[in-house]
Amino acid sequence: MGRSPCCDGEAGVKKGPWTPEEDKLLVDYISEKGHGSWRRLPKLAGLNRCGKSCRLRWTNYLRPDIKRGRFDDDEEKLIIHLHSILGNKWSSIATKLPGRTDNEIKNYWNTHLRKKLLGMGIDPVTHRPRTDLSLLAGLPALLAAAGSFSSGSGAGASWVENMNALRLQADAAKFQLLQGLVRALTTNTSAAAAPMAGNGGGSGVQDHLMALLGGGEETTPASSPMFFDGLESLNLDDHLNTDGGWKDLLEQMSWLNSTEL
DNA sequence: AACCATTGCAACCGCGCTGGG
DNA sequence: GCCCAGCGCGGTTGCAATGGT
Repeated sequence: MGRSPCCDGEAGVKKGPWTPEEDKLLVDYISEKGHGSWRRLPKLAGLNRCGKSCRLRWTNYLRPDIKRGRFDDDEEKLIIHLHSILGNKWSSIATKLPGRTDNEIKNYWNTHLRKKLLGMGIDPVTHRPRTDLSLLAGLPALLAAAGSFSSGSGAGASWVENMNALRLQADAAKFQLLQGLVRALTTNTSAAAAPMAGNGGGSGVQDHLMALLGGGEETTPASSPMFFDGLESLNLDDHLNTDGGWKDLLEQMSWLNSTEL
């Protein structure tokens, strides 16, 4: 299917940012005659651009029905919801958001929403709570920093505040991790529909984890020194069909138990 | 005030799909 | 069925604007 890129061979064709004059030529031409063949449009409109560049400029910027400005909360929620269903199908997502272009949505996702979800402990690809080791990656640094503060070397006027801030961050990371475990267990067990020991609908493991979380209250800080007590003994592999990743995870978690905050 | 780092977005690139000859 | 032109899509890059030191 060899097809040379549309702009190859068009020597001297302009690239880069569009000038107001070029915009006007393009808008005037399309308003009067429609875009027709994008390939022929530049010549007909008197533009020294390739057709592809014209199409992009029109669809992403000059089209009269484009809605510019910040995305509101409803649009944000809709994008996240649609992304969880459609993945990176930006053009499909864009059809559900009138006035927004696929490029705009893609940019907004990459610069805002992805980070927002990561900050909430949600994997932006799977839209599920992150249970991967990368969540733990930042903890050693946090804990080390907290340790150096508590050792009192060169403590400044606000070292207590810094210490508390670090503790809160570490707690939050721990809490997110455990929430992820609970959710993963919940979805895994319900999907497998495997009856497990315990009361009613929940498993003993889930109950244990929920108890560690403080009854499942999302706002409960996981600051107890016993936070991870007994996690290793839960033997999650009995309940999860995994490739061993959970064992690695628990090994990584073991040092948390031994680290005094 | 000057420099550097980060962020946000417009534009480009390359690949795959589709339809006509 | 094959070839190719044209288009659309998703990923990536470049750069101006902004913030921090």
